[in-house]
Amino acid sequence: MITTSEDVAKHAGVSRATVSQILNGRGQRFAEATRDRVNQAARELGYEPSSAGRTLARGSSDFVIALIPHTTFGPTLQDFFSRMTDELATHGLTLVLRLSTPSAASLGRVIASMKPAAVFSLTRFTDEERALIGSRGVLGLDPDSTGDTDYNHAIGLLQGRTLIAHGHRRLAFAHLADARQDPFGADRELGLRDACLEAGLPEPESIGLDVTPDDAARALDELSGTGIAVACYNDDVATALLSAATRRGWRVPEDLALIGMDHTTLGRLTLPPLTTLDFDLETAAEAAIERILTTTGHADATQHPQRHAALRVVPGGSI
Amino acid sequence: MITTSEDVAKHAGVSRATVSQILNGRGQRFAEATRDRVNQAARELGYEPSSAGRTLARGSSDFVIALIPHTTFGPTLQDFFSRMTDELATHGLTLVLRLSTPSAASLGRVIASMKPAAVFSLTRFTDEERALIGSRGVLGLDPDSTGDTDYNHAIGLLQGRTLIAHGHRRLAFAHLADARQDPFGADRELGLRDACLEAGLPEPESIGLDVTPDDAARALDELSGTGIAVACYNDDVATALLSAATRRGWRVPEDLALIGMDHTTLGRLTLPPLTTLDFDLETAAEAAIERILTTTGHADATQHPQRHAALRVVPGGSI
DNA sequence: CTGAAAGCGCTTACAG
DNA sequence: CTGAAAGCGCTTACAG
Repeated sequence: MITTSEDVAKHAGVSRATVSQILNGRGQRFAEATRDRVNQAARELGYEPSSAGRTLARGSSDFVIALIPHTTFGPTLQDFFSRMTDELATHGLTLVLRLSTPSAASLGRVIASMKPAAVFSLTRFTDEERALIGSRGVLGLDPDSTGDTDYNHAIGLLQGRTLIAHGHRRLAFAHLADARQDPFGADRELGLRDACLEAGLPEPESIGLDVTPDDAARALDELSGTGIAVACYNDDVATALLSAATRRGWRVPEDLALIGMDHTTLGRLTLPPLTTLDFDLETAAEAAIERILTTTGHADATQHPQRHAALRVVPGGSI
Repeated sequence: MITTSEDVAKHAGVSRATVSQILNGRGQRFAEATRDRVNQAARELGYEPSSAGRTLARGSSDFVIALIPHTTFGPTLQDFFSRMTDELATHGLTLVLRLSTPSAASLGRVIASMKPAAVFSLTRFTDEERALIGSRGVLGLDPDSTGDTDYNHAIGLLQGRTLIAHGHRRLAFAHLADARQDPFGADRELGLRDACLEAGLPEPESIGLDVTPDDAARALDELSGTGIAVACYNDDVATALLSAATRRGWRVPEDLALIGMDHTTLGRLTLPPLTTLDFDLETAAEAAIERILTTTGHADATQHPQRHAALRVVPGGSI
């Protein structure tokens, strides 16, 4: 019922060793006729190598684990990972997603049992995670280890620079109050802080809120009055603040300026529409995929030039 | 560096066979002292069995693959799968997430190589997927196969009944125009249709839209005038329609009634706030987890009574 | 250019 | 009550 390399070998009239070599791209030294027969046989029989067998023999599997942050997994991230799944698959790597849990213990178990080729994360590993990954001798890829652009810092920076370019002088960062939902908040606030620094402005204020009318109103009270420009964790946060501000008669952007992040569809529905940032996911995914392929030895480092993920300001009426 | 069952065996002064039996819960027949020594040794050495070795020996792995629909993966679904991950882990099963792709081919490859204990999906398998899963002899769990409540039908039904109970007589269903984002739409519309049927009302109208101001406005034009009550695919759709209606001076709910789904935080921010449905995820997750455990033989069928997932109407001002 | 053999880490009859 | 042995499906030196 299930086709093994043995079946393929018989069908092609060669040994399992030969089948293995050829199917894994190490078949240059074989006669072309042999290669054809083997490939042919594999195709005819619908052969799919057993991951378990291969993992046991090789010591590590073809799985790549992507840790997904406990944040809204919208179309943007979906597309990112869809793309990554497909692209890695063409190189024989299987991407599986794992929700990142507060405790790293379960990650440890998964790594030990799967022996993945790599563990990838869009966000920085926690110290615990890093230790775990290292101790198992697994390749860990996070923004730090890959030397990739730190997108989150760049996001805060761009939000800040954009606000400042529009003449704003008193800035604030608005987090999501629920820390689990705010995985990128700290880095983004640092970016905003640096924008203030380079412009000689005072440090930004910092608030946190739940995306509810009441809590957004409460958060507004935490600001030191009107005339502040707020860089928001995402468009939802910006929408909540916009709604609360409107409700109390503050004009946006005169009394409160807001810049969001994510360029969500709902952010287009507010009045005024949000000014926000758009993340060029395509480029970011490209870079991440290439990192994985080269570090796992599945592609040449020089094959594709390294590109930079582009952040773009989406004009609106809120700053 | 990596601890094997051999290491544990030596450490405990027994054979690998014994270690295997005891660590897999088939150790009743061993002397208590032996069991203790083995468990102790495993703990001391931080032993994590190799999934590959076990899979090879057993023929199937401890992985459970959850197919995640190409839809917004918000906090609701996140919590659902987090819970499932943890719960299955305590029974030795490892949940991995796969984005469901349009083509089932990649699923086929993953199944063949991982030999999962089960493939789980919140949405009905496509025929292609079902065939694939069956041909590999893998356990497939979707709403059909488990005989679980068809949540989506129930959602449309409840939306319809709620609207009708409020005196609405002309109903419509609003899909997301992008079919990939609308995986549950068809079933929900059927539920709405049945609500109309049982009340002796004409069939609901059907529209589809993107969540943008312009497209929502266009969608309103598709309705046969004012005085219609729309059951929306989700709160985002309802928000878009609400925004477009307000813009053109329609009163909600007098000229256009709207009921959403998901009870999102942003849906609380509209004026009027949306009437919507809340899904008792806890119960649903419970049921799904139990299904997986019993069908894979990891728990007794009678251990927990089967509960029903509860849908709840969240009052608002939009119907 | 190709194959026989050993081994990866586990489990499962089977024998004692 | 416990262990020796075979086998799961693959890959990798090594020999020819």
